[in-house]
Amino acid sequence: MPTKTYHNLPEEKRLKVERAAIAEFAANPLQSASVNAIVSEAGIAKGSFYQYFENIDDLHGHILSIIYKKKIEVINSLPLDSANLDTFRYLRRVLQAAVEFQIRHPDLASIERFRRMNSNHSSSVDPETGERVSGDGRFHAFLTQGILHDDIATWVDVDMAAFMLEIIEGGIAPYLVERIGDKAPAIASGKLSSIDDPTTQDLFDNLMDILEAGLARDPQIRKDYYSK
Amino acid sequence: MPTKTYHNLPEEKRLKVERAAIAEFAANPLQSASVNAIVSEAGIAKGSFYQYFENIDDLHGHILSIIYKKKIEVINSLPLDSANLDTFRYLRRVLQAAVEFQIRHPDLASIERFRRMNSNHSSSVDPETGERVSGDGRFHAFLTQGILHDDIATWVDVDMAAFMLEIIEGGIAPYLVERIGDKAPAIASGKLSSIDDPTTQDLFDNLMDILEAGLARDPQIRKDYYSK
DNA sequence: GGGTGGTGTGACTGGCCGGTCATATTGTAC
DNA sequence: GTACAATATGACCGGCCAGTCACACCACCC
Repeated sequence: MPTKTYHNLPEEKRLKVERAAIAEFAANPLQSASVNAIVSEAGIAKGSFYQYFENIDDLHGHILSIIYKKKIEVINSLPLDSANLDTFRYLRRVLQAAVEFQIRHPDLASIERFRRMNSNHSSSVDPETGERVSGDGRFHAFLTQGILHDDIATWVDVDMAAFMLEIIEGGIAPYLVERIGDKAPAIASGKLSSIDDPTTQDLFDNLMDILEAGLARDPQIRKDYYSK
Repeated sequence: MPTKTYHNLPEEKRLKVERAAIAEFAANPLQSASVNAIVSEAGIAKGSFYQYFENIDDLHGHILSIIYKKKIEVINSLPLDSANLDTFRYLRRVLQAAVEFQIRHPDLASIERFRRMNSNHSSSVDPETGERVSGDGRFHAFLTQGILHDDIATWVDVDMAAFMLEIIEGGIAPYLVERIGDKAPAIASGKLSSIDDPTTQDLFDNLMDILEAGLARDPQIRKDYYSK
């Protein structure tokens, strides 16, 4: 955790430090990130750095907490068309948020990617329930609920599917952004939301159709496609 | 490329160097791998290292070529039940190979994972055809063939699906191995093939059912499940 | 004025790094 | 044996690193 001294700093100075740290962590994994590079980029003395943070891991953790907040912001910025999303609308929303985050904060997304690859535990077993849970458990809960609501096929191995969704969520955002191509800057600048762009939504439709057909108990996907 | 001197070395010595290099590259990404660590682990002098390799990237490239060969070995070790695999049997085989490789050569798999994450281009556009191709193009070709054979739905966005399969192939192996659990050592030691283990095959069935239902033109998946 | 506590500073230390090179050793051909 | 090439060696160099610390600065209070 950053020191009290750091929290007392004028916001402008804190932002300079954080911008420099984000640039460094986006370009190098924590393992090979350099304190010297950060302090010189931020324009502060090395001694000051160690008055603000215990070490570089401390700063890294602080940046991760910023990423977490920004993610919530992005999720909340997406329009919510209904209070109770059905199962696959919820999944779409989660993936949409990942893409929107990638566009609006590519550097933060890059830091997250470095972190994911360094944490090599693919899943863990809950010591209380003895249940196996992949990652943070979001998709696990999503799938369990989906089965309860008769939206997801009961034969689906929940934990494996959760893991699959997790790696898709983590990996597909940069690809989709590349596909979106020249629209990305407009979305990044806030002039456009990926929600309102038909090209982007076509890609999402296709991805969701594949996932929904794969997971749904009674897939209705594209059945009209061949009858055209 | 390693020097002539290196190729002239007695095999035993070369193996010592390669073992040390593999251990180092499996534990650290190329960026933060250490020549000193490798030479001390291999028991050779630093000067010798630079008689064998131009630098650490040179050695890394050499190890990658070894990985490539071992992968082919693993693929060829899988039983081939038919000369012409149908579309989804082929996909199953590819994923099976990834898992078998992860079990038999976890260190090599880890090196590959580091490499994948460092090469950050998610896809590229072929300058001749103008066609977009994900990764090495294997899955792209697979899906195109699948559509021609009426096995895969024509509405599937081939390139996006190829990218999705690629990240699944790259990410799911460690997870499946963890699920297989205590069977892995027996498979690693060659006493058992993952093909012959029912637990492993159940997991594969489930994964393949999800993928097949998601991609197939006329999914027959588990339709008997609910009629039981 | 003087005292005190919070903050800023950058030269310095010790360590690890990649890479070099003069020298030593070994192998081979005669 | 001699001569010559191939190979092995580790001390050494300059560079970058994380982390420290003695000192300087500044604001506030008495």
